[in-house]
Amino acid sequence: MNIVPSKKKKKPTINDVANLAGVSKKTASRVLNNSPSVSDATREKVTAVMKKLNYVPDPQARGLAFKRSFIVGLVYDNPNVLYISDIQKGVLKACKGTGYELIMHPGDFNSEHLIEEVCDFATRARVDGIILLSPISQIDELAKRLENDQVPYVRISPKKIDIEEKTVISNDKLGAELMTEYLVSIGHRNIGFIKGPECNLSTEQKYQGFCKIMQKYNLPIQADLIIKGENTFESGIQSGNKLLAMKPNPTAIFASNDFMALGVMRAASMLNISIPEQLSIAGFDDSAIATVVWPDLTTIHQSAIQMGQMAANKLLVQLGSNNTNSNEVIEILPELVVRNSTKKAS
Amino acid sequence: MNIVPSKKKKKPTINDVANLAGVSKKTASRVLNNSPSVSDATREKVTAVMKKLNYVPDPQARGLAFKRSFIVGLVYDNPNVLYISDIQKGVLKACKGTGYELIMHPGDFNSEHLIEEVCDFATRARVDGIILLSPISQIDELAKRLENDQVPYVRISPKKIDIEEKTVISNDKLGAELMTEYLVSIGHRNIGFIKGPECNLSTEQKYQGFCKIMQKYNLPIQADLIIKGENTFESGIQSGNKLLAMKPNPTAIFASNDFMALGVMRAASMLNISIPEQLSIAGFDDSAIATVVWPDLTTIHQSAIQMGQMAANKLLVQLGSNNTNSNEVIEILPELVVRNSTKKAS
DNA sequence: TGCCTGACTGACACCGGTGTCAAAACACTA
DNA sequence: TAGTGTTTTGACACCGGTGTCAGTCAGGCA
Repeated sequence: MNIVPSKKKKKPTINDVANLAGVSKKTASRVLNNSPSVSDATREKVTAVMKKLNYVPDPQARGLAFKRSFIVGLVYDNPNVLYISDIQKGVLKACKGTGYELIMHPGDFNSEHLIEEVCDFATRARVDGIILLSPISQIDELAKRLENDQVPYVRISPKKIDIEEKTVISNDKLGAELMTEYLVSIGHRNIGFIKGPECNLSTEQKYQGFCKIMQKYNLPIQADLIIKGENTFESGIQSGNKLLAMKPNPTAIFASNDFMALGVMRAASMLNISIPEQLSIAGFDDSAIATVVWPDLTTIHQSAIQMGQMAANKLLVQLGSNNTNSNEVIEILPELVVRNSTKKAS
Repeated sequence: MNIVPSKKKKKPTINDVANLAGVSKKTASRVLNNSPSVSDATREKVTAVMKKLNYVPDPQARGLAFKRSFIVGLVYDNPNVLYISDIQKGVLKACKGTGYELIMHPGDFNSEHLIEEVCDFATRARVDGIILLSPISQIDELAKRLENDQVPYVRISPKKIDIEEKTVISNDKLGAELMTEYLVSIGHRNIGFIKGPECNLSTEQKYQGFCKIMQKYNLPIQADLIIKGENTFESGIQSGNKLLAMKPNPTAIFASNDFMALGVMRAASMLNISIPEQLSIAGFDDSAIATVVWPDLTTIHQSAIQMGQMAANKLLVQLGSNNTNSNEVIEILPELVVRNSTKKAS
């Protein structure tokens, strides 16, 4: 006798199911896909066998036949790790239960081959569609290429809204308005503002929101109180130093993101300026670091999680997924979060 | 005449390549896979056609035929976002150029179906192997199941090293030794230590490292100066308050991670204890937040990026990928990073 | 010249599912 | 009972690649 035990138990295929249930492969497939044209008796029989064999269809084979991969890609190159992971969380939330998985695909914003590279990734049939994060989402040429190659995509925070169904933006203008309104309401008149990098819708919007409220209260917008930053901690320090060297000192500084706000804080503490007694500091984003410093940061809460979720939902719609996810996000509204880095102007 | 223009240009298949090159499908496939048994003339011809058609093989079809998906999964449930994204970066770095992609798969550590769920994910042939992050990596039963189901996997920071090729751990003990040695060397004798949560190899190792150095210098390890934390900012505040209520005050506090260290900082600043003048604070991990607070945090740099990279490399080896990535990580050594939250004991 | 060898090549089945379309089974009418 | 329409089913090709194995062809040797 020749005993060759096969340790490795093979995964059951749809053929196994069909044979054991005494139906054809195709009928088994029908049951798998909830086709209505299967008699209840057959459906039950097949379902029972599937359960018994612990059958799970092979996604590769399905994908090949369906010409779908049931995978979405997240393309990013953003130094802000917290932002990415929040977006990621939102996307995963939206994907949950839809059978879609998420592939992370970092890209190099400064590479001249970026467009090629991303298109390659997207058309290799590896993913059914992609979500582009800022700043990559701002490359209009890339969007055009994707449009041309008929790759489903959604852009988060592009320069401008092009196609509604393929865009998710946050209401940054409103956020900036909320913050400015608040700062003014507690008595600040001399407010420094740190912008983000240029060529960025978000940057522009925040600035506009700021200006709008200043004008509303007939407050002057002094050119030298508007500093251009780079959204980084370091640029926050630099901008802070510039602003704090001015006479008269601004009583409040509103930075376009939390990292820069923390930079200002650092600059202030090195100049022995106490916060919030002598200077109020406000950020934007309410990232995880906002509560980890002391004093903790007054900021605008922008749910990146919701943005990711919304983007994924929009993408799934394009993919024709019967998205039964009820927790759909309709609009993302900024919220003012007052903490201890701001105080009434004395 | 009946003109029905087909706008959608189909992606070229291997058949197209073969036809245009005047060879068989199989030969084209051979060229694709760098099979040695193809004559140079043929190879050139086919390669030229591929380039001309801008042909890219369909990963689904390849996967189906190869019984491989060329995707690895990262399974995690860790509140520490910075850690995850560093690991992720490392994994992606290792995958780069190997043709492998990364799927993110969050799991619920507290779910009773976790094991089933993860096994399902792994065996659905969706991924070729998975990398488990702490705390999920610490579930030995899960590892046993994966072993049984013959799913390639690597665990990062499990409770103990089981199978060398499937484990990546950081040298936490050495890290704690470095930090303790440093604190002692600048004159601290009365050092508070905040442990991480129990049932964690890492927690235990750090504690051992701390004790080893204290004993080396014949310093007493006072039980009430050892506090158990939860690795969160909040637990850092609580632990800090406990330690700072003691008489005599410790002159230095060494927290097992940066979040807790920041918590201590916060506790100290609420008690008007100045840092580092009256109290030195040290963390562990050198996460991105360490440099964003003031004073910035003295900590131990543990490259999570390297850990991710190492884990991915080990996984790729299991998958038999001829990993030509030369930037292989051999060992991950902790580094002491001295910043401004610590100072000579007065 | 004839045979043997080794380097290349291609026909065909297969991976595990799905689409198409015709056939079978059933129900209902005339 | 035959005829018609509707539901349910299965045979077969196909998705886009790869493995197997036999066949072709040129060069070396007797």
